Amino acid sequence: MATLSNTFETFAHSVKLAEPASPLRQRICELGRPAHLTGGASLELEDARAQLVYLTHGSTKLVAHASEARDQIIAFHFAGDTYWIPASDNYSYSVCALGECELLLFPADIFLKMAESDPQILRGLIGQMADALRRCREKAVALGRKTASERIAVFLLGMAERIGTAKGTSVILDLPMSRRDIAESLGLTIETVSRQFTILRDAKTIETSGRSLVILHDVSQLRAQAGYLAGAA
Amino acid sequence: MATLSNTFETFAHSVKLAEPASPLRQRICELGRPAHLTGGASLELEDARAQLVYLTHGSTKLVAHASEARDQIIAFHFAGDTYWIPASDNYSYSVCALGECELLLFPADIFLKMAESDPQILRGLIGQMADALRRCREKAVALGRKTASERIAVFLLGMAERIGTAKGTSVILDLPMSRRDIAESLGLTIETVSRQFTILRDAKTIETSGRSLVILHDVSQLRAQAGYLAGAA
DNA sequence: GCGCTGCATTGATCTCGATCAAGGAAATGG
DNA sequence: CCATTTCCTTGATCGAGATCAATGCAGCGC
Repeated sequence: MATLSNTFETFAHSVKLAEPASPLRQRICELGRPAHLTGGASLELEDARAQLVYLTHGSTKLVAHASEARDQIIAFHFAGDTYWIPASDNYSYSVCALGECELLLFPADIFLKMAESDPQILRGLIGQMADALRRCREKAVALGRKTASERIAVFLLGMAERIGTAKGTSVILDLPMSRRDIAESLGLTIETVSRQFTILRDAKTIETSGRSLVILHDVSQLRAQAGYLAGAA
Repeated sequence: MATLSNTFETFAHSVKLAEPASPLRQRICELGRPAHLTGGASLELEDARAQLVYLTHGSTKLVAHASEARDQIIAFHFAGDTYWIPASDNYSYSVCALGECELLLFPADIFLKMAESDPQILRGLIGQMADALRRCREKAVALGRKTASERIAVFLLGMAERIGTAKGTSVILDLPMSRRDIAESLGLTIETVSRQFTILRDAKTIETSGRSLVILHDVSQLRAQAGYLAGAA
C-alpha cells in the first residue's frame, strides 16, 4: 500500500516533474485530490469537467454509460497509468475500481494551466494521450470488424503485454476484471466470452484456474487468431 | 483552391503560432510537406512514424487496415482539422482523399521537439488530441453497443454538426463519402446502410437526392434514435 | 444517343452472437 | 462448515445484420 507522500512522488516522476522542491511541483501536488476506492466502488465526479487521473495502486475500468443498461468499457488502467476522464458529452463516464485502488485526481483545465510553464510536462501528457488514442483506435478496429474469437485473442494479448508475467514460453495473467467486464469491454456478452474461453481451453491454447488466473500457453496461436495485419510488429 | 502561402497561414493560425515572423514559425513551416491529393488517392507514408496532418482543403478518411480486406475507418476529417496519423502498430494506417484535397504533413516527433519552446502550441495540440480521443471513445460506444439504426442516427447527427448547413428546421448535408465509407466507418455493410437510409426516407425523417445530398428533416427524431444518454447535452 | 462501369437499392437466405434458461463452482458470511 | 450470493459455464433458441444475388441508376467515354 502506497503512503500518501509516496503517491505524490511516483506521480511527479511519471509526469516528469523533475525538481523535487520546485514551486510548480508544490502547486500541482496541492491540486491533486487523493482518493481511495474499494473493489467495485465508482468514482463520483462532482463536476462534469474532464479530469486527469494518476493511478498509484490497483486497477480501474473507464466506463461510458450509453442509454438504458448498456455500458461500454472504454479502457482498463493499471498502477502507474495516467489517463483522462473525458467531460461527459453524449454519454457520461465513470471510473470504477477493480479491487482496492488508490489514485490522484486533477481537474484537467487547472492542471494544464499550471503545466503551461513546463514543456516537459506537456510533452509527457501528449505522449500519454497519443497512447490512449492508439489504444482506442485499436479498440475501434476490434469492435467494428472483428469476430468474437479475434476479440478475445486481442484482449488476452493486450493484457499479457500490460500485466502479464513471462514463465518460460508461457505468460501468466492474473486478471483483475470479471467476465462481465471483459464482455463489456469487447462489445460481447458474458456468455460469448465464456464460450470462447472454453474453446481456447479445449485447444490447450490457454489454461485457467479459478476466476482470475489465466495462463497463455500458446501466444503465437493467439497472435494468429487476433486478426492482426500479417507481418505487423 | 488555397494557395501555398495561404495553406501555411491557416495552419499557423490553427495551432496558435501567433507571431507571423517568429523564427519558430519559420522553422515549423519549413518542416511541413505540402501534399495535393485527388479523389480516392491515398497518402503514401514513406516512414512508419506518427505524422501530424493539417487539412487545408477537402475531406479525408483515416483508415486502419486489419487483416484481409477488412478496413475500419477511424475518422473523417474536414478542411481546417488537425489530426494524427498514428505510427503503424498492429495495423497500418492510411489517409485517403474523398475528392480533391490539400494538406500539410509534419513528422510528429520533430514537430513536438520544435514546439517544446512554445507552450501555446503544445496546449493547442493537447486540445486537438482530447477532441480526437473523445470522438474515438464515442465511436467505440457506437461500435460496441449500438444497433444499425442507432449508428446511422449517430453518424448523421455527427456529420450535421461538422459539415451541415441549417435551413429552417432542416439541415442540409452534402456527404463527401460513399455508402461504402459510411459502412466501413460504422462497422456495418453497405447493404445495411442502404436499408437504414431507406427506412429513414420512408419515415420522412430524411430526404435524399442523388448520391451525396441528404436533408435531415427531423433532427429531434434522429437524436431520439441515436441511443444517447437521456438528458445529455 | 449507346454501352460500359461503378455505386446504390432491394430481396432471399444464412450465420454468428444475443437472448433465454438452467446448472455448477467460488467467494462471502454466519 | 454450511447457507447464501454471485459469478461462471453450458445448452437451446432466436434474431439482427451479413452474405449472396439480382436489379436499378448515375456518371462517363465514345
